[in-house]
Amino acid sequence: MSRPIPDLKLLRRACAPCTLRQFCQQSGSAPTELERDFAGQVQHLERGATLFRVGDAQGSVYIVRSGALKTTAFTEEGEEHVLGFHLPGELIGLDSLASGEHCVEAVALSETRVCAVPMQVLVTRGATTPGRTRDLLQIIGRDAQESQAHVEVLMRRQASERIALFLHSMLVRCQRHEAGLDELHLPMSREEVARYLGLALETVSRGFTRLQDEGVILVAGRVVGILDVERLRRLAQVPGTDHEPPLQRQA
Amino acid sequence: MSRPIPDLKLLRRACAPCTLRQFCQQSGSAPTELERDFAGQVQHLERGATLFRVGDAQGSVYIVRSGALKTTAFTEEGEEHVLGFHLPGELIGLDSLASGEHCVEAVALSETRVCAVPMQVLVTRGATTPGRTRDLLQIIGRDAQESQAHVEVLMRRQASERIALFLHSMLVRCQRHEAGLDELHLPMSREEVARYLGLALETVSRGFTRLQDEGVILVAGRVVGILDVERLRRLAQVPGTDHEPPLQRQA
DNA sequence: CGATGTCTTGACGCTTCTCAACGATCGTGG
DNA sequence: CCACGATCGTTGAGAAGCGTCAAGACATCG
Repeated sequence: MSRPIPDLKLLRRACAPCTLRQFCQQSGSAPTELERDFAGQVQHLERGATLFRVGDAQGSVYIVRSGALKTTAFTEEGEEHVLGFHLPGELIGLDSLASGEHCVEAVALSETRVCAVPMQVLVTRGATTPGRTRDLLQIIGRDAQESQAHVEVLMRRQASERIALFLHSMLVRCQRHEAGLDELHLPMSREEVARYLGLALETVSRGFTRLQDEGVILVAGRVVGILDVERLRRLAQVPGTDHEPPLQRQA
Repeated sequence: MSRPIPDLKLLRRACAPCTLRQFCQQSGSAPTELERDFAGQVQHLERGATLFRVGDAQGSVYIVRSGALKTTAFTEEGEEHVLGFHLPGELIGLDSLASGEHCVEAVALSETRVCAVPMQVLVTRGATTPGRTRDLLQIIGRDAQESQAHVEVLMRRQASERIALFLHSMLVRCQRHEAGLDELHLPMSREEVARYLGLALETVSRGFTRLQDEGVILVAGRVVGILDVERLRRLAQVPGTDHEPPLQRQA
């Protein structure tokens, strides 16, 4: 157990946006055993590389450190459905909780590094006190809310709403790392966006163009400048920071 | 602690389809403390009654004993989105895991009885051994898969596919209690089905009629006879028991 | 330089949404 | 017992939105 401990300061900073940091940095001061456990388990993935496949045994959950991944499922005819995009700091791999096998596939959208946390570790550490179990459940609950957010997107009937909601959500997620960010570098293709939104890729493309014509965004391939966040938010119809009072619910 | 213990045999039978039975009936023989804990906490709900609202503090999770509920979320303008239907034996209430507050609303679709299990109990018992934590995580994972199933429905672009998938899924869920069942008694209105499928209610109605014209189902209001399960399955495009080999995925 | 993958744009047809009317069922009260 | 209203489900007609097919623009890479 005398392997070299990497620079803890660096490690701490890298872990700042991490969803599992409650589990990693519990002591908060000394180089705990936990931090040593996790530090070495970084995996590198080339663009297009698969992190796990459908049917793979439940091994680890992963935190994205850099790059991005998509999770996908396939219909009977081999059509691909994109279930989610995973950006730095976000969790991926909890889909195996139910059966012990992954039921989705995870693919890197660009060169990507992930931090692997063995399920074994999570479970063992979750089973120490009710407090730690609660933390674990909260993490899982947040992951489930991502999926709920996807449902919310898909329930919108207008393609323009789905697209606005997608862009707004991407912006919010990216702003967690860089406040005030106003330019998105989308790691996924239009087709992947379309397969996430349940639309044809042409519809997504036209939606982007339309938003640009209306002065809301500025499109240059996968780089999307956000010119009018407030209008984007209204188009997406998300509660957000409302300057206008929310409408009353009809009885 | 000398309150009367209800008939354990009856209780066991009533709990047979329950998702939490791993947690209730762990000893499997004697009248354990657990069974006494849960036995008395049955709640009755009239049709239209609310089990919990958005913002309610996380108290319990619930198992449906009889009747049915829907969970709903509301958009900014008060439009209702149905996120799920909950039939006997199924779990409801895990949406509060992330924040400690419910983020959806649960309403009884008919006269309904639920069994309330305090989160406190789940957490405490989850935090005893890794084995119990694993059980707890599995239960939560299954709940998340329900939400995934909803995404799969909403990703279908054809209304007819969504409707077929909905009916097929309802059939499968009901057949868990009564094998060979071929008649659905839907507890929800067409409008609620529509708000679950992301369609207009008229489209749902027309979809039902169309399936009837094609001899797949027989519609009589909320009673739907399933005449051709296999065809329904094919229309829904679910893997199921495939007599035909699944197509190869294109590379 | 051509080949390939990606994104955009156009035209057309089809599905679904919207608005509207009608019929059926059920519970209530006269 | 029947009339009545309310709720719910069905059906129709028209319009709008989206998917499909097709072509072209652009960048990257071998």
